[in-house]
Amino acid sequence: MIRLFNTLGRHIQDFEPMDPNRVKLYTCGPTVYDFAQIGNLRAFVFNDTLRRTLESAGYRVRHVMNITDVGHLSSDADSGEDKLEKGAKREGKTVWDVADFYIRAFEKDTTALNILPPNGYHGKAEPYARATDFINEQQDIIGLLLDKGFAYITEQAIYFETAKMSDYGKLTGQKSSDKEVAARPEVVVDNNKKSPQDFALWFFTVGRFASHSMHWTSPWGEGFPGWHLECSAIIHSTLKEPIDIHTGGVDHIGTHHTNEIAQTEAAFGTKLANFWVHNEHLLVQDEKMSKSKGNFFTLEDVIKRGFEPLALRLLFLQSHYRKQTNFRWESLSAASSFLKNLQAWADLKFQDTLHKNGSDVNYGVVLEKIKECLFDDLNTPETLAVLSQFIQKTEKNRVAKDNFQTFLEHLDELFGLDLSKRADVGSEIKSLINQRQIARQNENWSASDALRNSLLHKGVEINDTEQGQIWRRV
RNA sequence: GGCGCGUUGGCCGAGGAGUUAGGCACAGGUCUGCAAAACCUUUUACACGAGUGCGAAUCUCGUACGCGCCUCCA
Repeated sequence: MIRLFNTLGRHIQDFEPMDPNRVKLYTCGPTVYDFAQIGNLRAFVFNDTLRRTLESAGYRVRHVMNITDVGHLSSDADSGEDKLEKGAKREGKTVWDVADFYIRAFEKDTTALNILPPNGYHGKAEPYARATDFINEQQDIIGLLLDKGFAYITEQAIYFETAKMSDYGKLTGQKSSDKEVAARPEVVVDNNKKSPQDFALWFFTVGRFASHSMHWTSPWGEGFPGWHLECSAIIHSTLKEPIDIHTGGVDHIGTHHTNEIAQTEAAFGTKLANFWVHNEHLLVQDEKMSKSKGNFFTLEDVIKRGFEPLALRLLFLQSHYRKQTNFRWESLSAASSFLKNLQAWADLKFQDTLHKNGSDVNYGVVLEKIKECLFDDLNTPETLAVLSQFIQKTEKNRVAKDNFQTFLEHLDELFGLDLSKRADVGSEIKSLINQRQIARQNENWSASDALRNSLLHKGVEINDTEQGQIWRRV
Protein backbone atom coordinates (compact mmCIF):
# COMPACT_ATOMS: atom_id res chain seq x y z
CA MET A 1 0.00 0.00 0.00
CA ILE A 2 1.39 3.35 -1.04
CA ARG A 3 0.91 6.21 1.37
CA LEU A 4 1.15 9.82 0.27
CA PHE A 5 0.80 13.19 1.92
CA ASN A 6 -2.34 14.75 0.52
CA THR A 7 -2.40 18.54 0.62
CA LEU A 8 -6.17 18.21 0.55
CA GLY A 9 -6.63 17.50 4.23
CA ARG A 10 -2.95 17.80 5.03
CA HIS A 11 -2.14 14.36 6.21
CA ILE A 12 -0.69 11.13 4.96
CA GLN A 13 -3.32 8.88 3.40
CA ASP A 14 -3.43 5.44 1.88
CA PHE A 15 -3.36 5.80 -1.86
CA GLU A 16 -5.84 3.85 -3.89
CA PRO A 17 -6.57 4.74 -7.49
CA MET A 18 -10.14 4.75 -8.78
CA ASP A 19 -9.23 1.97 -11.19
CA PRO A 20 -7.32 -0.67 -9.21
CA ASN A 21 -4.80 -1.11 -12.02
CA ARG A 22 -4.38 2.33 -13.48
CA VAL A 23 -3.33 5.70 -12.15
CA LYS A 24 -4.13 9.03 -13.76
CA LEU A 25 -1.31 11.42 -12.91
CA TYR A 26 -1.05 15.05 -13.89
CA THR A 27 1.94 17.32 -13.34
CA CYS A 28 2.15 21.06 -13.71
CA GLY A 29 5.04 21.53 -16.11
CA PRO A 30 7.33 24.47 -16.71
CA THR A 31 6.75 27.89 -18.19
CA VAL A 32 9.14 27.94 -21.10
CA TYR A 33 10.60 31.42 -21.25
CA ASP A 34 14.05 30.54 -19.94
CA PHE A 35 16.24 27.58 -19.04
CA ALA A 36 14.97 25.43 -16.20
CA GLN A 37 16.80 26.12 -12.96
CA ILE A 38 17.77 23.21 -10.76
CA GLY A 39 14.96 23.94 -8.32
CA ASN A 40 12.51 23.28 -11.15
CA LEU A 41 14.40 20.13 -11.92
CA ARG A 42 14.08 18.95 -8.34
CA ALA A 43 10.32 19.09 -8.79
CA PHE A 44 10.52 16.90 -11.86
CA VAL A 45 12.83 14.41 -10.20
CA PHE A 46 10.23 14.19 -7.44
CA ASN A 47 7.48 13.60 -10.01
CA ASP A 48 9.61 10.99 -11.66
CA THR A 49 10.16 9.20 -8.36
CA LEU A 50 6.43 9.22 -7.75
CA ARG A 51 5.82 7.78 -11.21
CA ARG A 52 8.47 5.07 -10.76
CA THR A 53 7.13 4.19 -7.34
CA LEU A 54 3.60 3.82 -8.66
CA GLU A 55 4.85 1.66 -11.50
CA SER A 56 6.87 -0.51 -9.14
CA ALA A 57 3.66 -1.12 -7.22
CA GLY A 58 2.22 -2.59 -10.40
CA TYR A 59 0.06 0.30 -11.54
CA ARG A 60 -0.09 1.37 -15.13
CA VAL A 61 0.46 5.08 -14.89
CA ARG A 62 -0.95 7.49 -17.43
CA HIS A 63 1.09 10.63 -16.89
CA VAL A 64 0.30 13.96 -18.53
CA MET A 65 2.29 17.16 -18.18
CA ASN A 66 1.53 20.57 -19.58
CA ILE A 67 3.87 23.20 -20.92
CA THR A 68 2.91 26.78 -20.27
CA ASP A 69 3.76 28.61 -23.45
CA VAL A 70 1.38 31.52 -23.07
CA GLY A 71 -0.07 34.05 -20.80
CA HIS A 72 1.74 34.15 -17.48
CA LEU A 73 2.32 37.74 -16.61
CA SER A 74 5.78 38.90 -15.74
CA SER A 75 6.45 40.81 -12.58
CA ASP A 76 7.32 43.98 -14.41
CA ALA A 77 4.31 46.04 -13.49
CA ASP A 78 4.84 48.75 -16.05
CA SER A 79 5.63 46.58 -19.04
CA GLY A 80 2.44 44.56 -19.14
CA GLU A 81 4.26 41.78 -20.94
CA ASP A 82 4.01 38.15 -20.18
CA LYS A 83 7.11 36.07 -19.61
CA LEU A 84 7.23 34.72 -23.10
CA GLU A 85 6.86 38.17 -24.58
CA LYS A 86 9.67 39.33 -22.38
CA GLY A 87 11.88 36.42 -23.36
CA ALA A 88 11.13 37.06 -27.01
CA LYS A 89 12.04 40.70 -26.77
CA ARG A 90 15.24 39.83 -24.97
CA GLU A 91 16.27 37.36 -27.63
CA GLY A 92 14.84 39.04 -30.70
CA LYS A 93 12.65 36.05 -31.52
CA THR A 94 8.96 35.42 -31.76
CA VAL A 95 7.19 34.06 -28.71
CA TRP A 96 6.67 30.81 -30.58
CA ASP A 97 10.39 30.44 -31.24
CA VAL A 98 11.16 31.15 -27.63
CA ALA A 99 8.75 28.46 -26.48
CA ASP A 100 10.16 25.94 -28.96
CA PHE A 101 13.71 26.66 -27.94
CA TYR A 102 13.11 26.24 -24.22
CA ILE A 103 10.96 23.16 -24.67
CA ARG A 104 13.91 21.54 -26.43
CA ALA A 105 16.19 22.69 -23.61
CA PHE A 106 13.78 21.25 -21.06
CA GLU A 107 13.71 17.91 -22.85
CA LYS A 108 17.49 17.86 -22.89
CA ASP A 109 17.73 18.57 -19.16
CA THR A 110 15.13 16.02 -18.14
CA THR A 111 16.71 13.39 -20.39
CA ALA A 112 20.09 13.99 -18.79
CA LEU A 113 18.50 13.46 -15.39
CA ASN A 114 16.75 10.24 -16.48
CA ILE A 115 13.36 11.77 -15.89
CA LEU A 116 10.86 9.63 -17.77
CA PRO A 117 8.90 11.57 -20.38
CA PRO A 118 5.16 11.79 -19.76
CA ASN A 119 3.33 8.95 -21.51
CA GLY A 120 -0.28 10.05 -21.42
CA TYR A 121 -0.34 12.57 -24.22
CA HIS A 122 1.97 13.42 -27.08
CA GLY A 123 1.96 16.82 -28.71
CA LYS A 124 3.12 17.53 -32.24
CA ALA A 125 6.80 17.60 -31.35
CA GLU A 126 7.15 16.58 -27.72
CA PRO A 127 5.51 14.39 -25.10
CA TYR A 128 3.99 17.41 -23.38
CA ALA A 129 0.69 19.19 -23.73
CA ARG A 130 1.24 22.78 -24.82
CA ALA A 131 -1.28 25.27 -23.49
CA THR A 132 -1.55 26.85 -26.94
CA ASP A 133 -2.69 23.53 -28.43
CA PHE A 134 -5.73 23.60 -26.18
CA ILE A 135 -7.17 27.04 -26.85
CA ASN A 136 -10.51 25.71 -28.08
CA GLU A 137 -10.83 23.45 -25.09
CA GLN A 138 -10.10 26.37 -22.79
CA GLN A 139 -12.75 28.42 -24.53
CA ASP A 140 -15.21 25.57 -24.09
CA ILE A 141 -14.72 25.75 -20.36
CA ILE A 142 -15.23 29.52 -20.38
CA GLY A 143 -18.48 28.96 -22.27
CA LEU A 144 -19.65 26.45 -19.70
CA LEU A 145 -18.73 28.72 -16.82
CA LEU A 146 -20.57 31.67 -18.37
CA ASP A 147 -23.62 29.50 -19.02
CA LYS A 148 -23.64 28.22 -15.48
CA GLY A 149 -23.20 31.67 -14.00
CA PHE A 150 -19.72 31.17 -12.60
CA ALA A 151 -18.11 33.82 -14.78
CA TYR A 152 -18.67 37.42 -15.80
CA ILE A 153 -17.31 39.72 -18.44
CA THR A 154 -15.68 43.12 -17.97
CA GLU A 155 -13.97 45.42 -20.46
CA GLN A 156 -10.60 43.88 -19.76
CA ALA A 157 -11.29 40.25 -19.13
CA ILE A 158 -13.63 37.41 -18.33
CA TYR A 159 -13.40 36.54 -14.66
CA PHE A 160 -14.31 33.55 -12.56
CA GLU A 161 -16.56 34.59 -9.70
CA THR A 162 -15.04 32.91 -6.67
CA ALA A 163 -17.95 33.81 -4.40
CA LYS A 164 -20.07 31.32 -6.33
CA MET A 165 -17.98 28.41 -5.04
CA SER A 166 -18.87 27.68 -1.45
CA ASP A 167 -15.67 25.74 -0.81
CA TYR A 168 -13.34 28.02 -2.77
CA GLY A 169 -9.85 27.81 -1.29
CA LYS A 170 -10.28 24.44 0.37
CA LEU A 171 -6.74 23.49 -0.58
CA THR A 172 -5.17 26.25 1.52
CA GLY A 173 -7.39 26.36 4.58
CA GLN A 174 -7.16 30.12 4.48
CA LYS A 175 -10.33 32.17 4.67
CA SER A 176 -10.93 34.51 1.77
CA SER A 177 -11.43 37.41 4.17
CA ASP A 178 -7.99 36.81 5.67
CA LYS A 179 -6.18 37.11 2.39
CA GLU A 180 -4.12 40.17 1.81
CA VAL A 181 -5.19 41.88 -1.38
CA ALA A 182 -2.41 42.39 -3.91
CA ALA A 183 0.21 40.97 -1.57
CA ARG A 184 2.84 41.62 -4.20
CA PRO A 185 3.28 45.24 -5.28
CA GLU A 186 3.23 44.40 -8.97
CA VAL A 187 -0.28 42.97 -8.90
CA VAL A 188 -2.47 45.01 -11.18
CA VAL A 189 -5.90 45.68 -9.70
CA ASP A 190 -8.92 45.73 -11.98
CA ASN A 191 -11.65 47.71 -10.25
CA ASN A 192 -14.30 46.02 -12.34
CA LYS A 193 -13.72 42.76 -10.58
CA LYS A 194 -16.42 41.80 -8.11
CA SER A 195 -13.88 40.45 -5.66
CA PRO A 196 -10.10 40.72 -5.47
CA GLN A 197 -9.85 36.93 -5.57
CA ASP A 198 -11.75 36.57 -8.82
CA PHE A 199 -9.29 35.44 -11.43
CA ALA A 200 -9.10 35.84 -15.18
CA LEU A 201 -10.25 33.11 -17.55
CA TRP A 202 -9.67 35.21 -20.66
CA PHE A 203 -7.89 38.49 -21.24
CA PHE A 204 -8.99 40.77 -24.06
CA THR A 205 -6.27 42.33 -26.14
CA VAL A 206 -7.11 45.81 -24.88
CA GLY A 207 -5.36 48.30 -22.65
CA ARG A 208 -2.07 47.00 -21.35
CA PHE A 209 -2.46 43.85 -23.42
CA ALA A 210 -3.31 45.59 -26.70
CA SER A 211 -0.01 44.60 -28.27
CA HIS A 212 0.12 41.08 -26.87
CA SER A 213 1.44 39.00 -29.74
CA MET A 214 -0.24 35.70 -28.82
CA HIS A 215 -3.96 36.07 -29.23
CA TRP A 216 -6.92 34.17 -30.56
CA THR A 217 -10.45 34.93 -31.59
CA SER A 218 -13.19 33.93 -29.22
CA PRO A 219 -16.97 34.32 -29.07
CA TRP A 220 -16.40 37.12 -26.56
CA GLY A 221 -13.59 38.97 -28.28
CA GLU A 222 -9.95 38.72 -29.32
CA GLY A 223 -7.61 37.72 -26.53
CA PHE A 224 -5.70 35.02 -24.73
CA PRO A 225 -6.44 32.62 -21.88
CA GLY A 226 -5.85 33.31 -18.23
CA TRP A 227 -3.23 31.73 -16.08
CA HIS A 228 -4.98 28.71 -14.68
CA LEU A 229 -7.31 27.52 -17.37
CA GLU A 230 -4.85 25.44 -19.35
CA CYS A 231 -4.48 22.72 -16.74
CA SER A 232 -8.21 22.30 -16.35
CA ALA A 233 -8.62 22.09 -20.12
CA ILE A 234 -5.75 19.70 -20.67
CA ILE A 235 -6.88 17.39 -17.89
CA HIS A 236 -10.42 17.43 -19.25
CA SER A 237 -9.36 16.52 -22.76
CA THR A 238 -6.63 13.99 -21.92
CA LEU A 239 -7.07 12.19 -18.59
CA LYS A 240 -10.57 13.41 -17.80
CA GLU A 241 -11.42 14.51 -14.28
CA PRO A 242 -11.46 13.17 -11.68
CA ILE A 243 -7.82 12.15 -11.75
CA ASP A 244 -5.97 10.22 -9.09
CA ILE A 245 -3.01 12.48 -8.41
CA HIS A 246 -2.21 16.07 -9.28
CA THR A 247 1.30 17.28 -8.49
CA GLY A 248 3.13 20.58 -8.49
CA GLY A 249 5.22 22.92 -6.36
CA VAL A 250 3.94 24.30 -3.05
CA ASP A 251 3.80 27.76 -4.58
CA HIS A 252 0.85 26.58 -6.62
CA ILE A 253 -1.33 25.56 -3.70
CA GLY A 254 -2.87 28.91 -2.91
CA THR A 255 -3.55 30.26 -6.34
CA HIS A 256 -2.99 28.08 -9.35
CA HIS A 257 -4.31 24.82 -7.98
CA THR A 258 -7.03 26.50 -5.98
CA ASN A 259 -8.27 28.12 -9.16
CA GLU A 260 -7.91 24.96 -11.21
CA ILE A 261 -10.14 23.20 -8.73
CA ALA A 262 -12.69 26.00 -8.85
CA GLN A 263 -12.86 26.06 -12.65
CA THR A 264 -13.06 22.33 -13.16
CA GLU A 265 -15.52 21.65 -10.41
CA ALA A 266 -17.73 24.54 -11.46
CA ALA A 267 -17.65 23.68 -15.15
CA PHE A 268 -18.01 19.91 -14.95
CA GLY A 269 -19.54 19.36 -11.54
CA THR A 270 -16.84 16.79 -10.82
CA LYS A 271 -13.98 16.62 -8.40
CA LEU A 272 -10.68 17.48 -10.10
CA ALA A 273 -8.24 15.25 -8.22
CA ASN A 274 -8.29 12.89 -5.27
CA PHE A 275 -4.70 13.49 -4.24
CA TRP A 276 -2.74 16.72 -4.36
CA VAL A 277 0.95 16.16 -3.82
CA HIS A 278 3.27 19.17 -3.61
CA ASN A 279 7.02 19.42 -3.49
CA GLU A 280 8.90 21.99 -1.44
CA HIS A 281 11.40 24.40 -2.88
CA LEU A 282 15.10 24.32 -3.28
CA LEU A 283 16.81 27.18 -1.48
CA VAL A 284 20.05 28.97 -2.15
CA GLN A 285 21.62 30.84 0.74
CA ASP A 286 18.39 30.28 2.64
CA GLU A 287 16.24 31.87 -0.03
CA LYS A 288 14.02 30.21 -2.56
CA MET A 289 15.84 29.57 -5.80
CA SER A 290 13.82 31.15 -8.54
CA LYS A 291 14.14 32.65 -11.93
CA SER A 292 12.55 35.89 -10.84
CA LYS A 293 15.07 36.35 -8.03
CA GLY A 294 17.92 35.58 -10.37
CA ASN A 295 19.64 33.42 -7.73
CA PHE A 296 19.47 30.24 -9.74
CA PHE A 297 21.71 27.63 -11.29
CA THR A 298 20.93 25.57 -14.36
CA LEU A 299 21.93 22.04 -15.23
CA GLU A 300 24.46 23.63 -17.58
CA ASP A 301 26.10 25.31 -14.57
CA VAL A 302 26.26 21.94 -12.83
CA ILE A 303 27.92 20.32 -15.83
CA LYS A 304 30.34 23.21 -16.25
CA ARG A 305 31.53 22.65 -12.70
CA GLY A 306 32.41 19.09 -13.64
CA PHE A 307 29.47 17.25 -12.12
CA GLU A 308 27.44 14.54 -13.76
CA PRO A 309 23.74 15.37 -14.06
CA LEU A 310 22.99 12.16 -12.19
CA ALA A 311 24.95 13.46 -9.19
CA LEU A 312 22.31 16.18 -8.98
CA ARG A 313 19.59 13.57 -9.22
CA LEU A 314 21.20 11.64 -6.36
CA LEU A 315 21.45 14.82 -4.30
CA PHE A 316 17.72 15.37 -4.74
CA LEU A 317 17.00 11.77 -3.77
CA GLN A 318 19.00 12.27 -0.58
CA SER A 319 16.44 14.71 0.77
CA HIS A 320 12.69 14.37 1.13
CA TYR A 321 10.51 16.05 -1.46
CA ARG A 322 8.37 17.81 1.13
CA LYS A 323 11.27 19.57 2.80
CA GLN A 324 13.02 22.72 1.76
CA THR A 325 16.60 21.94 0.92
CA ASN A 326 19.42 24.38 0.93
CA PHE A 327 21.53 23.88 -2.17
CA ARG A 328 25.28 24.04 -1.71
CA TRP A 329 28.00 23.10 -4.14
CA GLU A 330 29.64 21.29 -1.25
CA SER A 331 26.65 18.98 -0.87
CA LEU A 332 26.51 18.37 -4.62
CA SER A 333 30.15 17.41 -4.38
CA ALA A 334 29.31 14.96 -1.60
CA ALA A 335 26.53 13.47 -3.70
CA SER A 336 28.94 13.20 -6.59
CA SER A 337 31.38 11.17 -4.47
CA PHE A 338 28.51 9.00 -3.32
CA LEU A 339 27.51 8.37 -6.93
CA LYS A 340 31.08 7.47 -7.91
CA ASN A 341 31.18 4.97 -5.07
CA LEU A 342 27.92 3.42 -6.22
CA GLN A 343 29.26 3.25 -9.76
CA ALA A 344 32.45 1.58 -8.59
CA TRP A 345 30.31 -0.94 -6.74
CA ALA A 346 28.24 -1.56 -9.86
CA ASP A 347 31.42 -1.99 -11.90
CA LEU A 348 32.29 -5.00 -9.80
CA LYS A 349 30.02 -6.98 -12.07
CA PHE A 350 32.86 -6.97 -14.61
CA GLN A 351 35.33 -8.27 -12.07
CA ASP A 352 35.06 -11.96 -11.34
CA THR A 353 37.56 -12.00 -8.53
CA LEU A 354 35.17 -10.73 -5.92
CA HIS A 355 32.15 -12.74 -6.85
CA LYS A 356 31.96 -15.59 -4.44
CA ASN A 357 29.51 -16.92 -1.91
CA GLY A 358 26.91 -15.30 -4.06
CA SER A 359 24.06 -17.41 -2.91
CA ASP A 360 24.20 -15.80 0.53
CA VAL A 361 22.86 -12.52 -0.68
CA ASN A 362 19.15 -12.03 -0.91
CA TYR A 363 18.53 -9.14 -3.23
CA GLY A 364 14.80 -9.57 -3.04
CA VAL A 365 14.71 -8.66 0.62
CA VAL A 366 16.64 -5.46 0.00
CA LEU A 367 14.43 -4.45 -2.88
CA GLU A 368 11.35 -5.01 -0.76
CA LYS A 369 12.81 -2.84 1.99
CA ILE A 370 13.57 -0.10 -0.49
CA LYS A 371 10.08 -0.26 -1.92
CA GLU A 372 8.59 -0.09 1.55
CA CYS A 373 10.45 3.17 2.11
CA LEU A 374 9.27 4.55 -1.22
CA PHE A 375 5.70 3.53 -0.48
CA ASP A 376 5.96 5.49 2.75
CA ASP A 377 5.42 8.90 1.17
CA LEU A 378 8.48 8.56 -1.06
CA ASN A 379 11.12 8.34 1.63
CA THR A 380 14.02 8.35 -0.79
CA PRO A 381 16.68 9.27 1.83
CA GLU A 382 15.77 6.15 3.76
CA THR A 383 16.00 3.99 0.63
CA LEU A 384 19.55 5.18 0.08
CA ALA A 385 20.42 4.41 3.68
CA VAL A 386 19.05 0.90 3.19
CA LEU A 387 21.08 0.48 0.03
CA SER A 388 24.27 1.81 1.64
CA GLN A 389 23.93 -0.46 4.63
CA PHE A 390 23.32 -3.40 2.35
CA ILE A 391 26.38 -2.65 0.26
CA GLN A 392 28.55 -2.34 3.32
CA LYS A 393 27.26 -5.57 4.80
CA THR A 394 27.76 -7.59 1.64
CA GLU A 395 31.14 -6.13 0.79
CA LYS A 396 32.94 -9.36 1.61
CA ASN A 397 30.71 -11.83 -0.13
CA ARG A 398 29.39 -10.39 -3.29
CA VAL A 399 27.18 -12.27 -5.53
CA ALA A 400 26.91 -14.22 -8.68
CA LYS A 401 26.95 -11.97 -11.70
CA ASP A 402 23.54 -12.66 -13.15
CA ASN A 403 21.65 -11.83 -10.00
CA PHE A 404 23.75 -8.74 -9.51
CA GLN A 405 22.97 -7.29 -12.89
CA THR A 406 19.27 -7.97 -12.41
CA PHE A 407 19.43 -6.28 -9.05
CA LEU A 408 21.09 -3.22 -10.59
CA GLU A 409 18.35 -3.11 -13.20
CA HIS A 410 15.71 -3.11 -10.49
CA LEU A 411 17.51 -0.31 -8.67
CA ASP A 412 17.63 1.70 -11.88
CA GLU A 413 13.90 1.29 -12.36
CA LEU A 414 13.40 2.93 -8.97
CA PHE A 415 16.22 5.45 -8.83
CA GLY A 416 17.18 6.14 -12.45
CA LEU A 417 20.89 6.21 -11.71
CA ASP A 418 22.07 4.07 -14.66
CA LEU A 419 23.96 1.64 -12.44
CA SER A 420 22.99 -1.31 -14.64
CA LYS A 421 24.07 0.39 -17.84
CA ARG A 422 27.77 0.77 -17.16
CA ALA A 423 30.32 -0.36 -19.70
CA ASP A 424 33.32 -2.56 -19.07
CA VAL A 425 36.81 -1.10 -19.42
CA GLY A 426 38.42 -1.41 -22.84
CA SER A 427 40.90 -4.05 -23.98
CA GLU A 428 43.87 -1.74 -23.57
CA ILE A 429 43.06 -1.21 -19.90
CA LYS A 430 42.43 -4.90 -19.41
CA SER A 431 45.78 -5.70 -20.94
CA LEU A 432 47.55 -3.31 -18.56
CA ILE A 433 45.70 -4.82 -15.62
CA ASN A 434 46.80 -8.30 -16.68
CA GLN A 435 50.39 -7.17 -17.13
CA ARG A 436 50.34 -5.76 -13.63
CA GLN A 437 49.02 -9.00 -12.25
CA ILE A 438 51.94 -10.85 -13.84
CA ALA A 439 54.40 -8.26 -12.52
CA ARG A 440 53.00 -8.72 -9.02
CA GLN A 441 53.24 -12.48 -9.26
CA ASN A 442 56.88 -12.04 -10.18
CA GLU A 443 57.28 -9.54 -7.33
CA ASN A 444 58.48 -7.02 -9.83
CA TRP A 445 57.30 -4.06 -7.74
CA SER A 446 58.74 -1.28 -9.87
CA ALA A 447 56.97 -2.57 -12.98
CA SER A 448 53.82 -3.13 -10.97
CA ASP A 449 53.86 0.44 -9.62
CA ALA A 450 54.58 1.87 -13.05
CA LEU A 451 51.59 0.05 -14.48
CA ARG A 452 49.41 1.25 -11.61
CA ASN A 453 50.49 4.81 -12.34
CA SER A 454 49.92 4.39 -16.01
CA LEU A 455 46.39 3.11 -15.39
CA LEU A 456 45.68 5.99 -13.05
CA HIS A 457 46.60 8.39 -15.82
CA LYS A 458 44.00 6.65 -17.95
CA GLY A 459 41.39 7.18 -15.28
CA VAL A 460 41.46 3.75 -13.69
CA GLU A 461 42.49 3.26 -10.08
CA ILE A 462 43.79 -0.15 -9.03
CA ASN A 463 43.31 -1.52 -5.55
CA ASP A 464 44.84 -4.74 -4.33
CA THR A 465 42.61 -6.92 -2.20
CA GLU A 466 42.74 -10.42 -0.81
CA GLN A 467 40.93 -11.61 -3.90
CA GLY A 468 43.26 -9.79 -6.27
CA GLN A 469 43.19 -6.51 -8.12
CA ILE A 470 40.02 -4.53 -8.50
CA TRP A 471 39.67 -1.45 -10.58
CA ARG A 472 37.47 1.60 -10.33
CA ARG A 473 37.12 4.63 -12.52
CA VAL A 474 38.17 7.92 -11.01
C1' G B 1 -2.83 40.32 9.08
C1' G B 2 -3.85 35.17 7.43
C1' C B 3 -2.23 30.31 5.66
C1' G B 4 1.73 26.71 5.33
C1' C B 5 6.70 24.54 6.25
C1' G B 6 11.01 24.45 9.08
C1' U B 7 15.34 24.91 13.12
C1' U B 8 19.46 17.64 14.00
C1' G B 9 26.77 16.80 14.57
C1' G B 10 32.34 19.85 10.05
C1' C B 11 28.70 20.01 5.53
C1' C B 12 24.12 17.71 3.46
C1' G B 13 20.31 15.20 5.42
C1' A B 14 16.62 10.74 7.63
C1' G B 15 14.14 9.32 11.93
C1' G B 16 10.65 10.70 15.58
C1' A B 17 9.11 8.99 23.39
C1' G B 18 13.96 4.44 25.82
C1' U B 19 18.00 0.66 21.27
C1' U B 20 23.11 2.37 14.44
C1' A B 21 20.05 6.55 10.13
C1' G B 22 22.69 7.31 5.61
C1' G B 23 26.02 10.18 2.41
C1' C B 24 30.38 13.27 2.16
C1' A B 25 34.62 15.06 4.86
C1' C B 26 38.25 14.57 9.18
C1' A B 27 41.42 11.71 12.84
C1' G B 28 43.61 7.06 14.79
C1' G B 29 44.25 1.87 13.85
C1' U B 30 44.30 -3.10 11.21
C1' C B 31 45.76 -5.01 6.59
C1' U B 32 49.52 -4.32 2.47
C1' G B 33 56.02 -5.06 -0.97
C1' C B 34 54.40 0.31 -1.07
C1' A B 35 49.82 2.58 -1.72
C1' A B 36 44.81 2.68 -2.12
C1' A B 37 40.44 0.34 -1.23
C1' A B 38 38.15 -2.32 2.52
C1' C B 39 37.40 -3.02 7.58
C1' C B 40 37.59 -1.36 12.90
C1' U B 41 37.51 2.70 16.36
C1' U B 42 36.78 7.62 17.92
C1' U B 43 35.09 12.84 18.02
C1' U B 44 31.32 17.16 16.74
C1' A B 45 23.60 16.43 17.50
C1' C B 46 18.80 17.09 18.01
C1' A B 47 17.18 26.29 18.40
C1' C B 48 15.63 28.13 23.50
C1' G B 49 12.16 27.91 27.88
C1' A B 50 8.38 25.49 30.53
C1' G B 51 4.96 21.29 30.90
C1' U B 52 3.20 15.96 30.59
C1' G B 53 5.70 11.03 31.14
C1' C B 54 9.56 6.16 34.76
C1' G B 55 11.88 8.33 30.48
C1' A B 56 11.40 13.83 25.38
C1' A B 57 15.66 15.36 20.06
C1' U B 58 10.78 12.85 19.43
C1' C B 59 4.28 14.85 22.54
C1' U B 60 1.97 19.83 24.48
C1' C B 61 2.36 25.09 25.19
C1' G B 62 5.26 29.37 24.70
C1' U B 63 9.65 32.17 22.76
C1' A B 64 13.30 33.25 19.12
C1' C B 65 14.95 32.73 14.31
C1' G B 66 14.49 31.09 9.02
C1' C B 67 11.74 30.00 4.44
C1' G B 68 7.40 30.04 1.34
C1' C B 69 2.41 31.67 -0.26
C1' C B 70 -1.92 35.24 -0.23
C1' U B 71 -3.48 36.90 -8.89
C1' C B 72 5.18 35.47 -11.73
C1' C B 73 7.03 30.79 -10.10
C1' A B 74 8.43 23.74 -9.37
